[in-house]
Amino acid sequence: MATIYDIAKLCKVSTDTVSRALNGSDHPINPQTREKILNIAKELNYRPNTIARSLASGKTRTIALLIPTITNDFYTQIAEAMEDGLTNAGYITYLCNTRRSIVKETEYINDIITRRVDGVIFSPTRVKPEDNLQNQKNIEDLLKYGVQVVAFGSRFSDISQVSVDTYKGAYEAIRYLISLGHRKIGFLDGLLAGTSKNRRKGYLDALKSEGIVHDERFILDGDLTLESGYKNARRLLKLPDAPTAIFAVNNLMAVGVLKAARDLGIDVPKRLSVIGFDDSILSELIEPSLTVVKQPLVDMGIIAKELLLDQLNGNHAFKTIKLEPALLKRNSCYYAY
Amino acid sequence: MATIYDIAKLCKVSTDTVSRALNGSDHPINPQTREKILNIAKELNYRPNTIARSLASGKTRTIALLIPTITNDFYTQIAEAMEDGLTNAGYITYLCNTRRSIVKETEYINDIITRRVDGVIFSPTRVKPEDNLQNQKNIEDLLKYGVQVVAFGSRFSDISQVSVDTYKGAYEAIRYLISLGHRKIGFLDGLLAGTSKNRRKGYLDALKSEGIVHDERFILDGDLTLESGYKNARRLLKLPDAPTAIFAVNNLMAVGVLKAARDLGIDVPKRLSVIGFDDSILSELIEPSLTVVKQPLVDMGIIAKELLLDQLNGNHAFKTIKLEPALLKRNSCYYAY
DNA sequence: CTGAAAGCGCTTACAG
DNA sequence: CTGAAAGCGCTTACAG
Repeated sequence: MATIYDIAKLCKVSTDTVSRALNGSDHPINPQTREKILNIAKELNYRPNTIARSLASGKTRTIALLIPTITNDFYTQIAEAMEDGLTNAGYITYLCNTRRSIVKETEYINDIITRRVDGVIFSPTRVKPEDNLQNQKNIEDLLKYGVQVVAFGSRFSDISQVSVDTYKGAYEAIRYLISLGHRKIGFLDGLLAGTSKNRRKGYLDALKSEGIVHDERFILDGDLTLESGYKNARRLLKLPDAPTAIFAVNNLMAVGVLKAARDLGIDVPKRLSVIGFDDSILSELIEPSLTVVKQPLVDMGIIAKELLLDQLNGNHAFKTIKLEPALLKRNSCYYAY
Repeated sequence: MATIYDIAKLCKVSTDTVSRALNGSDHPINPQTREKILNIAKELNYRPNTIARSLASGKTRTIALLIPTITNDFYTQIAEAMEDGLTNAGYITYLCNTRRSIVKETEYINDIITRRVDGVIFSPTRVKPEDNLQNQKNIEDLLKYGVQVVAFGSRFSDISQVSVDTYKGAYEAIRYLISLGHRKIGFLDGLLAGTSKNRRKGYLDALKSEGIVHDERFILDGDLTLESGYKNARRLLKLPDAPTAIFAVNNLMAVGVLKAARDLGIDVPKRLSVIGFDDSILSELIEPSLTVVKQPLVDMGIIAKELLLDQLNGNHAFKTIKLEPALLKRNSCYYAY
């Protein structure tokens, strides 16, 4: 493969000049020399060697996208928004799919450092509460080696992050149900450290704001799968004084609720109102279509990218940006009977 | 950051020895020397510089995954299966999301060469028929610069590829409908160059195999969106002698058919049978659940990865592997009335 | 088992 | 506007 040495020889200039003509440096160059270099480069089918460039410059123009899964709309929508902007800014995206394994996350972190990635957008993998500690360690590791970091979805110290006010999302959803006359409202939680706690608090505070005493039996922990939504909904619906509305902290569990109601012959929304968290094509097309709390995923992606680019350009002030979710009303809610 | 020079100095050995102790080379080393080096490395918090290593060795241990979108189960399932295996083999994945833009695809190809990526798994972006030419050019470009390539979903010359027998998938689906008594079967095509042609041929051949003369009015072109499935289904269902079954070449268009039937008050499956192509959680949970032709996505990913790894290890024989789809029967098909 | 030396292909102050 | 020189942090035959 042709190198700048080959070009230099043919043009009878130094490699320094070739380098400067080719890499868009702002160093002044004689227009004729430049043109000659460019022509020869084209003739030789020259392609710069990014590896060599990175070693010499200390920058790889690579950012890592560390996410728990890629088979979930939530992350791919954020990822797509980011990847697009990053590509336009001349960065490439190194995909790190942890598959919700804290071990894989840690391996990736090591790899990111080793490969001298410039920055990382970090969505922590958290299955068990103690994973949080490792997440924190991983971030510190990155920081120690000078890797720029932006996180989302969670709160860490000393780094920029973008998150959504999930407390508010849950609060508004429950207030909406109450406004329809519901007072017995089930809550399907997800065992997630962090964000899920906020949703739960939003739920409790909304009830309190209307003077409703919450019923512990109405709060059930699940694991975010459709099956767990199904199972827990069945449990709630079989109570003698069953809830007339159910709020699930994610998308799939809400679909599980719909399925459980269908199997038990309970009409949604006439006899049971349901609200989920996070939108998807499934929520839109299922019968009845689901009312959901929608997070601004594309905005999250774009903002995370902006924050990172900002840091990469030398602006190292930490910023924490919180976005608002929106209640998307469809056909799964109705007045309490 | 610590380098092998720092370690060499502290251990009083050459950098050569340090390098060999650290990078798992099979060069024999005195165990005590090795241990000392390893200890000092740990003490200094040494992390190898992959960039330098790549430049010296000529290998980046990076593979590019070039796909048309990441917001589609079809690709993310393949991608996840691959990424996993590649990570285990010590490669990282450089995500190239073309967003169905042939221009972006071409830019990525250039970037892949420039970054000295070892290999690429290539799913061509094809919106217009003429994109095919550029796909071919892009592959040739990669090959010229010694990048290993494996493609899927399509047929190219001179490279390994894994694909699914979509002809057979369509053929079997139509035969199944015929076995239920259907003779007027609509076909919603997708304007895709390549694979879609096979599905159409499978459709036509299946009809012919039973001596059914196909009706041109029953074949409609769409663009793979739910909306186009909806629109085209409405057109078919409003014909005086409307089809009693519809086959759509993808997932979303089949859902569009369901929606159209619902709006027109046509019962599925009693009055209309529907089959889609490619499975998804939506197909499974929509009412009625959709019978589909399912492609073995995980297998595709794993095999593509295997083929590439094989090439990367020096085995350059081209292989073309064709997998079988399966008809997944659910509740959207019934006897013709 | 160890080391000296050359090399991978660029960039970048510095001097002119 | 151009060039000489050092450097980025490793690897790898080769010789000993």
